[in-house]
Amino acid sequence: MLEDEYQLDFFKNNGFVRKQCSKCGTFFWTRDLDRETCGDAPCDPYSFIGNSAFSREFNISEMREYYLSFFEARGHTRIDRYPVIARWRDDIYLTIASIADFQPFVTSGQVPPPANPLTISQPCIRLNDLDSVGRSGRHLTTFEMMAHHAFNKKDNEIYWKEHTLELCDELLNSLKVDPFAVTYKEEPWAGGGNAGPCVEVIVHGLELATLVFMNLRVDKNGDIPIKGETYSKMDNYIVDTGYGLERFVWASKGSPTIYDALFPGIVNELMGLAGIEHELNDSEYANILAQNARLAGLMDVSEKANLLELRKQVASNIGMTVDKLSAIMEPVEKVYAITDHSRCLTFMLGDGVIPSNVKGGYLARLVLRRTLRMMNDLDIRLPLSEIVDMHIRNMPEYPEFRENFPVIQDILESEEEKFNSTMERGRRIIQKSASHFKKSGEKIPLSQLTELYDSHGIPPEMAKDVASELGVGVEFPDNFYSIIGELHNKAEEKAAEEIPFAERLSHLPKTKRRFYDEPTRLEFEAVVLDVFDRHVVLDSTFFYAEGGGQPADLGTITAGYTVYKVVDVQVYNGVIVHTLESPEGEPEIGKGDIIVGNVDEERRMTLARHHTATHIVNDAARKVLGKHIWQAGAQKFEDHSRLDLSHYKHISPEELKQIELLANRTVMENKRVVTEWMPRTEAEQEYGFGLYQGGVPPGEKIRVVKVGDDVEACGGTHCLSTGIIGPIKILKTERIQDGVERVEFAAGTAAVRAMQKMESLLVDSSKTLSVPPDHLPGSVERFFGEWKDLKKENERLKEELARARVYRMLGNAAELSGLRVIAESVPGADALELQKIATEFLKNEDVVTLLISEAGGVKIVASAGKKALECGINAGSLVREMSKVVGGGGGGKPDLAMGGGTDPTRIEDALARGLELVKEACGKKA
RNA sequence: GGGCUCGUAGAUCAGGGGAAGAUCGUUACGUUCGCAACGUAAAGGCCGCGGGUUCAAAUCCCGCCGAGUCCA
Repeated sequence: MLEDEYQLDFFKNNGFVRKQCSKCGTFFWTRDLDRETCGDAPCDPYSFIGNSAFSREFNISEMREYYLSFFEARGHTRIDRYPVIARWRDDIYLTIASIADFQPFVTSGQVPPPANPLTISQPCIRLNDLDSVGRSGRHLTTFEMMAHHAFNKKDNEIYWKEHTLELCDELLNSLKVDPFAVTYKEEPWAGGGNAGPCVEVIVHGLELATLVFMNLRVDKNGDIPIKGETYSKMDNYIVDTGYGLERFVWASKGSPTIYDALFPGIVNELMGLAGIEHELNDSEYANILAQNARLAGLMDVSEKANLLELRKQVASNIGMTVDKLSAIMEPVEKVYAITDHSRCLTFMLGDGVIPSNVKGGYLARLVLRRTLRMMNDLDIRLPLSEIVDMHIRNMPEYPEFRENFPVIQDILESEEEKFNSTMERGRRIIQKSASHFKKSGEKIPLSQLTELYDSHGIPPEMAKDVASELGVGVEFPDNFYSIIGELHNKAEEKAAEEIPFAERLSHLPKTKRRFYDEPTRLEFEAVVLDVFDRHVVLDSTFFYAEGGGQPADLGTITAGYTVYKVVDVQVYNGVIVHTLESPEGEPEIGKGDIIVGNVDEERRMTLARHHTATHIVNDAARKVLGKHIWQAGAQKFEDHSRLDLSHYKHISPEELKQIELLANRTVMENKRVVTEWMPRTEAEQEYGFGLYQGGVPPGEKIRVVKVGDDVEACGGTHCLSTGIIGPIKILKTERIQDGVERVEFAAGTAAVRAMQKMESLLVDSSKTLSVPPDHLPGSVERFFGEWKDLKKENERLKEELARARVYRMLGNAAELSGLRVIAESVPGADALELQKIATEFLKNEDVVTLLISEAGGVKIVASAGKKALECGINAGSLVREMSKVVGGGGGGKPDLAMGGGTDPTRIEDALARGLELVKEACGKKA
């Protein structure tokens, strides 16, 4: 499999031999004729710890600069890093590799690269090995992938494998790496739909770089099998290298862990706060860390069992008990993890990720909460923002983070608050649950624990702590979190959206979209290229097809003397399909006909107003709320438009007013809306990724729309100047997710209509209260207050009335077997009133009441005093029987019950039935 | 995008078809030179909103709004 790919002249001409690793069986190239193993962990342990692999030490900035200028000097163009949140991609949330910057359009060949060849140091975030971070000594959530890329085409090759290897070897030589310590391991690579041969570069047991030669793509009919998929060759082939900046720094320093190499200042500070003496000069302590790191390099420590094994080995090597070693290592590992995680948050928040409970934001919250939990464990009482501040101070090459710091601080503060209240709530829930199980003397069952975690975010470790305080046992299996995973593992794949008539459309040329050239023209002639069902494809059109959150234009198409209504317009791979309303089957239009199209002006203008207004509101929100505001979605309608914004708290009414005002100012300034087609890369370099607020359009050239200060890649129809929009009225805000606020507004006539509607709501309401609208709030408040008072008064009076009736009724009571029986109809009394009377009677032990009224059908209430109960009388069954008579049902407790029915004409019958039953019951007793 | 949980007094929550409750807080009174503490009493509820089922809904069903949480 791909073996021939590695037979390079570079190896042959430089004294390399190909060997097979005696331990793992992998093939590798080395200059060391005696070498048996591939050099990689776990076959070979680290041999650089305490023994720098380079001629000198480098810090992060120095190393990055060394690398980039090295490749610059060798014909590569240095380009700026991309954000860690992959806004230009819809398949991943985070930038996980330097090549991710160029997927999918550059790697597929659709769009030229910003430079070729190029070099970059791309910050990446990977959360796959969260549990190993801190423990293994080498895992990081955030790292910079230094890279050089060459994008080759069949007819234009920049360079390929030979030169890539040469460059790598030259780089290592320039750093004075022992040539015999370098191995190049053969390792086919596959990922993200592409694959190719790959060489891993290993120095002293540490993989420093991966050189990928991407020349394959997934293809069901391909003839090259790799890792269970088949691939075929691509016309364009790409040099995709990745050099781990942090690993280079670590190798240069030879410190026990990568964390000590990267941010000694922060590590020391946090160790101090956690009360740990982190003395790397203390040879015994340094020895523990070094042993730990070397052995951890050989295994996967994310699993508990492996971690325990690691502890055992290290403990026996240094002659210490496992418990004592764990007590030393655990806090240290947590400090390392906190240091790493807080750096990850610095990048995420600095690049505008808003913590949330969905999507990319959830990843930020996940990292954030892990960090806070560990800080809690170590009793580090420090706002997280201060640790982030340390990182920002450490990274002057990222001035944008300093600039965003006030917002970052604000976000972290509110997240810490949220976390604390969640933990507080969690504590109470566990206490409740624990006391429930304490009664029965059971342990808290697993099902309860999974629910606590799933629904309330309570980790089982915390449940254990809290429950044990109450003396309730908690046990959960090691694979707890994978059980959770199972719970959610409902494989459901949604079928890829199928393009209708794909076959037919594939033979048609892309429709010329003339509305871009002549935005105001609405009537046009065009040639029919194809007709099927009720769909018409033209050579060119002025109809805007649905896209970018803007609905399609409607209107008419006239063929000969027949006018057809256009009811929908969609675009499939550049071919615009007009759907006609045609009650009598297929329209009488043929290929080659010339038709006249008319676009509905009113609709076009309304949608254009809403579209341009969307850009303006977005920009206003950014100005009022901060630079972290991004469009997270948008949709235009005829009567309103909605815009989803990433924001970490609610937009206050005050802020909303400011946004509205600012938006309307931009309208009144009547600025020209400028649209221009630009090469993608050029536009990106000039305006940044803010361009892609509304999504990423494909293609080499993109349409850039400038509205005031707002610049976006946008294919929609717009007003020619902002003044045409007319008024913008914000209608409401809504939080559609944690971290995403939806703003709804109307523009132009729609705004006027919306304001009129609101006005009539006011006018109608104030008419009802006979007050002018100004007095509405005061009056409503007064009325509501009075209503509450009256309600209370009413209830009090009913009670009083009930008492009064009781006295009167007691006089009418019939004597029956030593009981006083009251059977009366109380005209006009509602259920509550009857109940109050009956309740009052309950004070007399010897009284049985049967009360009935015709309010809302028939209501019946019965009560039985203590003595009557002893007699065997049951109010519940009395009411049930009586209710049957009036066509209903009822029930209640033996001493007090209610019911009713729907037939008021039989009230007397029901009473009679009740009396009868009372007599029966008494009779039995007698 | 999918799953789960929760909206009841100012706060925290119980109740889960037949009389709206507890604790804390608030107010008043008592005790005190005064405060805290204590004692007594009271005020404070559209039981998130809108439909439906039922004689009867805070309670059951549906929809909406709001909050929380897990997963991708």
